[in-house]
Amino acid sequence: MRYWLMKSEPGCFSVDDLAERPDSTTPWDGVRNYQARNFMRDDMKAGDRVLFYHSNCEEPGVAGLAEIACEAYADYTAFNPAEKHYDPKSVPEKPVWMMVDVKLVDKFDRVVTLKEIKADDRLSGMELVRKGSRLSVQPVSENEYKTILRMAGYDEKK
DNA sequence: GCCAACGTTGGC
DNA sequence: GCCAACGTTGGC
Repeated sequence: MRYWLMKSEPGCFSVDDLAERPDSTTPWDGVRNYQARNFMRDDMKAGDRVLFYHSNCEEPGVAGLAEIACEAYADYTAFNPAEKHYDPKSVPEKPVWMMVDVKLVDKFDRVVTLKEIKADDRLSGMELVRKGSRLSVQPVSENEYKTILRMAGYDEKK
């Protein structure tokens, strides 16, 4: 099992929005970065755990725990000219952009803030806190994952 | 292949 | 709103 961190702007799609989706699941559409796509396409497996991160907001941080619900498939929003992330390079016969489905496991009782993450020596290796890093889909080590769950006061076995 | 210009990300 | 850092585009 692998561990990931995925960013979303809560003003656009928050952990609460995910909770309200049918089966608490959503297609993770709109990723238009090759490195992020490659992680989704090549490395994500159903059941992998996801730290749901709120970015570009008042209190940036990890807001909940989710999981990968299925392996990558074509991001069909790229085919539609009416979509914000339309990309004529990507066509159904040869899709450029891929996405996975993400399912909420639990919203955390409290957000583990970026500030706390930066202040914690155990998390200094995270891609998230690397200078200049903007990757919206990124791998997380098992230790980092467990540390953040503990900081959230989240008991995985409940 | 180089690189300047541009658009985007995302913390602050 | 600012701006640093990044990825992409396109002229040459």
